[in-house]
Amino acid sequence: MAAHKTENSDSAEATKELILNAACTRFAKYGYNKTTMAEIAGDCKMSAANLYRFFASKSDIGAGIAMNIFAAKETEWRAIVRKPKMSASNRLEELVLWDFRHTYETFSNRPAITELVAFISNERQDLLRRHKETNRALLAEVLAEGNRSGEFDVADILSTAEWVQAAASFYFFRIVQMQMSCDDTPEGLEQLTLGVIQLLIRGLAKR
Amino acid sequence: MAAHKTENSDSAEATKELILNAACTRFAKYGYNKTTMAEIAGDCKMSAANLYRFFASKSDIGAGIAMNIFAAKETEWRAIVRKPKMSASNRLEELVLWDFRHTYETFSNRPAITELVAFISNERQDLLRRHKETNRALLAEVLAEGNRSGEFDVADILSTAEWVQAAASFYFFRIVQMQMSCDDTPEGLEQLTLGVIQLLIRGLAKR
DNA sequence: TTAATGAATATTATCTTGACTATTCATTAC
DNA sequence: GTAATGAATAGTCAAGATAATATTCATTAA
Repeated sequence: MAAHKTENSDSAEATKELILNAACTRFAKYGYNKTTMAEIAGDCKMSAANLYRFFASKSDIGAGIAMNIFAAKETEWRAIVRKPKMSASNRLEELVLWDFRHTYETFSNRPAITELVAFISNERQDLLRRHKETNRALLAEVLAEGNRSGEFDVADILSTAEWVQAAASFYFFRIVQMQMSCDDTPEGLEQLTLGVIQLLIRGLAKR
Repeated sequence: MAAHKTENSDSAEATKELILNAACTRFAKYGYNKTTMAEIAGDCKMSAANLYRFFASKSDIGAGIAMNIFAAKETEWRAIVRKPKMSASNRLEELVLWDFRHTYETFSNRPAITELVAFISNERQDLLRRHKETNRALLAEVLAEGNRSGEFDVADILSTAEWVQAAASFYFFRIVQMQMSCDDTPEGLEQLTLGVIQLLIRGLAKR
């Protein structure tokens, strides 16, 4: 009986993906605001009105893209967290450094994407919050592993994950504001990030 | 011979202070942009043109105020750094917590001042840089003291001061963006700040 | 000669209007 | 009946005109 309802079929899912890809390409090239629904629709060979059968609003399309981006980041983090034969310290360091580099490269090569994510995160607070919660949970996994292996001595794993996350977040703002405070060089910023995470790791370590 | 040059006399300094105070009052009440040179001049019972004998521009007046604010912060930090009978760890904790509370209160009670400092810091990059350098030097003093007393075991004092400064800066952005991500409560943010600085201190400690 | 000003100028912000674009819906195509 | 659309609507944005404001300077006051 649902066979006719495109909204619930696989083909509808495929169309949604088509739309998200078209939109993402345009957003990355021209920015969110300068991209019109008509243009996205044109790229998908459909009318603007038809987009609304798949997404309730332009903002929802943006949210879909942001969700994909967050999901990809989370997948990468999970891969690092679950990579075999690695100390908890190394995992932590790799997580943060990967995130730094990824953030930096996205900002440098596709600034409009950084803008988009910032814009949508602002509109849909829950998206960013959920992403941060997921990341925090992954950090907590690493901390627990460190406790088990005897590397770390963390009393309150959830709070500590929050502290590490807060302390390691500084580079995001520095990258985004780099245009202004040009005293930051990419290499210097990476060294700074490394220093911070190593200091944090030292604070987690069993003594 | 210089007795006639008001610009170099004490009375000129007094006039500058008068102007800075009048401007600061208005900036705090109405904001930087909505305050006119004519209004500042009126408060000082002089013409707008006359302001230019003491400051080259409105932006310079803003810079003067920002410098005063930075200087006051530095004085407070110096007082904490040099307070007698205190462990390096406690000093560090107090420095960061004081800064957090001060930042939070300024933002809450006089938001226009926070705006002003952000605006001017953006226009006059060197001001903020110098302020941060001074703070970093004070942090370094505390680290050195900790090394001497046997509390800390810091290899590279200057780099480490930079790391601590970077890691502890997160709350600034959270406070300023609090309007948006309302999940932060002041108490929660203070607890978070405390957790971060304690984790950092643990990372600095001799083992 | 220096201090101070009012009037002139250049810059910046505000407002208004016309165009543009997101969104809806009645209609058409299948 | 469902999918898709073009045309209608409402809200947003942008260019240009207007008004404020920062800054300069020739002139006046001391």
